Amino acid sequence: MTEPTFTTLVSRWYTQHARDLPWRRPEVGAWAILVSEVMLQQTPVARVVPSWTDWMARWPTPADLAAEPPAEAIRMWGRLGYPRRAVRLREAAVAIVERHGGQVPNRLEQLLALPGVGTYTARAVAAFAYGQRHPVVDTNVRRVICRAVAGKPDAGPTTRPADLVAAEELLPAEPAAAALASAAFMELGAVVCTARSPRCGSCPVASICAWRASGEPAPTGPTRRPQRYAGTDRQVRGLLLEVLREATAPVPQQRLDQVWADDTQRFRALAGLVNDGLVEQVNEASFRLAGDGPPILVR
DNA sequence: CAGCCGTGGTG
DNA sequence: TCACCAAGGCT
Repeated sequence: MTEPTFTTLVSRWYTQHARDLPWRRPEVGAWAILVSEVMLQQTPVARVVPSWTDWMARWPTPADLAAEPPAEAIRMWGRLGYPRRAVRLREAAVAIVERHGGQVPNRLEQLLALPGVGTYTARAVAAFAYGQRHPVVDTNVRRVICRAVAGKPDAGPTTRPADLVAAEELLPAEPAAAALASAAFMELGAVVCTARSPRCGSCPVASICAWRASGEPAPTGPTRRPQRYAGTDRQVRGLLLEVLREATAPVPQQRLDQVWADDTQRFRALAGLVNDGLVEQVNEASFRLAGDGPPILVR
């Protein structure tokens, strides 16, 4: 049983060139790994590092975070984007305390049941925190395998079961080596085999890359429609949340009205924030981050 | 499953 | 400059 040359080369490259990221240090536990993986969902590494450091200093265990209201998590999230992740991460911490005695679960099924934890994150925690042999497939891994192994210019927009199978077939049999290989695939895609201008000159598998061998064909299929931001509800949500994050007292609706002129869209965005558990209405005319103060009395 | 959900760096 | 993009998840 010989390991594929591709996997061996990428793994060897990783052991020599891996970036020194704080959540990769040997002493970090599963909670720290989970926090990093959630923060890294659609957010670049460079912006995550300082936020992760602050977050772990304040909430070293799931129980520490579970004891806080959502407002504290939302503020600590800062400007990482997609702040629903902060709410879900806190909900995951609550679930970890209630269902798993405060310890991040190690079974894939239990991880998948946590809020904000999907196929990628569950496998990443199982592999990187617990050393289990699971394929860990993100956009980087799909791109790397698609190019180097399949010879196609780019992977599809979503992770499919076939992508997990393709990744699994490249993993060494030994669990620890498999986890390292997954990290190596991700690192290669993030640093060398990037989406726009791959640095094939510094790629450890350039000599056996199927994509290079076929002349580096450009993507042909329909490119994914760009996600607009300006003028969308997401922008309005961001503006509303920015005001609420910085507030130290309930914010009068009149002040929220100033962030966006369109009444219909502003109301829809605010209602969405409330629906997502990010914001709560204090009374007829004021709002605040969820749990940002004494409980609201209801009769 | 296509669309939605933030933000800031960059080629 | 301004589209594109960055370790996804959820409905």
